[in-house]
Amino acid sequence: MAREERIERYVPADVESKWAKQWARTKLYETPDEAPGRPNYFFLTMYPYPSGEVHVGHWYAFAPADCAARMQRMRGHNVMFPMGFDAFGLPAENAAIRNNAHPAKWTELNMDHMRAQFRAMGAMIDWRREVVTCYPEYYRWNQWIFLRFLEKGLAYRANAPVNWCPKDQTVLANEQVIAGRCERCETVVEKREMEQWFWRITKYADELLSFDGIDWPERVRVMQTNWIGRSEGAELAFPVEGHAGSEARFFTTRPDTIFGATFMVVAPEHPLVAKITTPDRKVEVDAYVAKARQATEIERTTEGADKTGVFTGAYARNVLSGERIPIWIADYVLATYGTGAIMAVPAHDDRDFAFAKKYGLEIREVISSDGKEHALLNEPYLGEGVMVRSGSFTGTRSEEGKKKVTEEAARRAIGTPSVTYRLRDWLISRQRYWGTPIPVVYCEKCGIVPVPIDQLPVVLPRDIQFTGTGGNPLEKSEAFTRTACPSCAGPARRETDTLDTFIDSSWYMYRYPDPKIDTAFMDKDKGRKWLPVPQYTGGIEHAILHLLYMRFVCKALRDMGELWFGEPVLRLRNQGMIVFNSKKMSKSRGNVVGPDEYVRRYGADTLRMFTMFMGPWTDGADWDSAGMEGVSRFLHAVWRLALAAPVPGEPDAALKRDIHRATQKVTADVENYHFNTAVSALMILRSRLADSAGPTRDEGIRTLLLLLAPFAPFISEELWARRGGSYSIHQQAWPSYDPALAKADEVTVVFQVDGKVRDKAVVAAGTSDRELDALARASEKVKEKIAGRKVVKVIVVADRLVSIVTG
RNA sequence: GGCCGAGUGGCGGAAUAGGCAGACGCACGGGACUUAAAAUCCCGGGCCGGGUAACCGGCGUGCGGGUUCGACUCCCGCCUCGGCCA
Repeated sequence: MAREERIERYVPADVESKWAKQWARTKLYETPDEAPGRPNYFFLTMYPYPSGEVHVGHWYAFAPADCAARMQRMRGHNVMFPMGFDAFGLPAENAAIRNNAHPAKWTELNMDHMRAQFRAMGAMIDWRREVVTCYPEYYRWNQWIFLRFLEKGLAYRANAPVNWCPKDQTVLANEQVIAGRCERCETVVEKREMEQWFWRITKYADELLSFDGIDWPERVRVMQTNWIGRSEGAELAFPVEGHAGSEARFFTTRPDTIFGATFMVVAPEHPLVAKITTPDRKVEVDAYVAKARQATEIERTTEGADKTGVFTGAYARNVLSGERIPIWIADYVLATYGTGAIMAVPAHDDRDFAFAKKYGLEIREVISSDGKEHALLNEPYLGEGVMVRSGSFTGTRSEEGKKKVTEEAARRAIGTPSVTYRLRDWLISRQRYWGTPIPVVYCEKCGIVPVPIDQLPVVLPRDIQFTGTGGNPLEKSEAFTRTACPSCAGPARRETDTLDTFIDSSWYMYRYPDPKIDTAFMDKDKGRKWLPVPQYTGGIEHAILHLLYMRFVCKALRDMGELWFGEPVLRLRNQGMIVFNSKKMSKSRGNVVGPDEYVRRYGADTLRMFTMFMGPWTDGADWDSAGMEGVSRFLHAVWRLALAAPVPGEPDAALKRDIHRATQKVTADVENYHFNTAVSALMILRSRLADSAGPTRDEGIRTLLLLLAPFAPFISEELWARRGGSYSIHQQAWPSYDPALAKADEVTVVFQVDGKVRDKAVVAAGTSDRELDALARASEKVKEKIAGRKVVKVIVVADRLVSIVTG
């Protein structure tokens, strides 16, 4: 450019603080319950735990989601994009112990800091709708839901072996135990027999397996399906010899292998053990049982771990084969799965095989892949095949055999077809302070008595000492625990366990339509305008826990008549995890990358766009700020482009095509969460516009700013205003495009000879096959290559290529 | 061990109804502007070989086979990494 042009420099901090204030003043992001002509759209993204810092992982989760929500808004929807805090939980309590500050205070400070950081991000959050789970006006409804569950038999108290984390001093749900360790602190979890509260999620196991009518990633569906772990088979019972009326019940998915059941194994905790052990085996059995109780579940089930066990001295009758088979106890059978007993078929099961080898028990082939009998097996055969050595069933295929054996067992009244699940009921009580008090009291006379609904909330007492020792601090609060029985008015003691925080997050989305309502857990009239949630985004790490509980609670509330839908979220999209040097970011590892420094150096718009440009959102990424410079340069270049004096010139049809093409690309990419390629399309359009002139250039810059608005809301607002656009760019209509116009009118066609590209030509789009054929044959380079050879075949692909094959 | 996903330049990554591999960026090298720097702009680049050069030849998407006029894309068999489940 010949003329020297003075353009004011782009200073992100100035632009961003100016518009953050302006947006707040004009209430730009307040979403009305309804807006004429603009259909409601609830864009939900998982609310954060108020750890105190918004880190780059949060930016990675929220900035792209905000971008998608903003585009939806510009496309004419009344978009609710709310935020809240998952504010109960252990870290606050642990911090309280460390710093001698109350968890409530710690949480409050953290939330304040994070709200400010969210504002700096430029997310279009309507803070009037904020939901904070540690406030009594919220957790009161946790208590209400608990009582409704109790009333419906969905909540119950039971004595059961539970997962105990010795470090966090609380029980954990199965879902919170990862490879035998506490999900939070990675301490090895112990099994303890304790009386605890459960929610009956297993009642919904089958329904949870169906994802009909909802658009969720395959990955999540598979994970949930595996977690629920439905298996079909039969529940059978073998009588125990010498103990009339006693039988060992067990579940098997392979009734077809029953003739290969050469022994039985029961769990050390199994009630039968004490009863059937013969006197001569008692000492050994008792010692074994005592030892097994000490071992953790990982020690007991880890593959490769040495299988141990002892013989009880008792025998069962394998009813179908008529054989007498020994009953062993072994700790690879867990009391908590199935019935705590199995028929062992060493020829066709890995663990039974290893056990039989070790103790010299018979390994008898009863399923054969080729239908012939084989003498011995060096490894178990796990597949299906033809039944052998199986009495009258010999020759039957195993698929059919499963049915026939089960039928025969039913006829003899020793079994029925049965389905079991890996899924256990959800253990919801925690021995910690910072959570929702479970609203029941224990009365000496009346037993467990629910707190009447009109006495809710049961408020968490504030005057508590956090010493970090001696268990749940709530137990020491006399003021809290001592109470009167709601039923008989006699002396009673309050439950001191609190609810798992996953209960808080299992229904929080129903609160956003009206977070203030104090007559119900949700405002149903308003809820009908927004729910079920059409779009939910969040981290893939919640694939099982949160997302499964959320579906369960929804179905349960529906069955109580509280909701009119059975799936809370219609479309789910997950971002991958953001790691640092291939390790998960966490405070304990000390590798948390803070965004504030980047915001200071480059601005929020740059950081936002960078989180989207790094790579496919669904894949996650290893954090590396190296590429941020490029995004920053792009925004500086947009700034100069938008503020430069108009360049005189003629309308430019080719440029117009590029504008339509970019619009089409950005629209589709954001819709599909391909943010990285959308940013690339914006960059291409910017660079194309830099070399342009005339009215089309002007139109292109306008379009570029509109397309950029969801990605970089601050700079686009500033440039829009400076170019005379009316406030706000975020209230403008999303640019439309004409797919016909976006199509190329000229294409490059390549000419191949024997699979190698030899020449190419630019032709009008839609040039006929005959013309292309002729063009290819006319090419000097092609002629040279086919000289002296015979053309056997010519393939023409319109607008793509001509491929000539010689013989 | 089973299921799912991934493997492409120095780096992040593009491109799959099979049709120009490496878009867009980072880093790098060269140049312009500047007293100098920052900023900006222009040029270069997968690898190997040949040529001063525009260019020419060959090889290239984890490895080995296959289908096809044509394979990053489809099929078979492996290897490595990540996730979930055992």
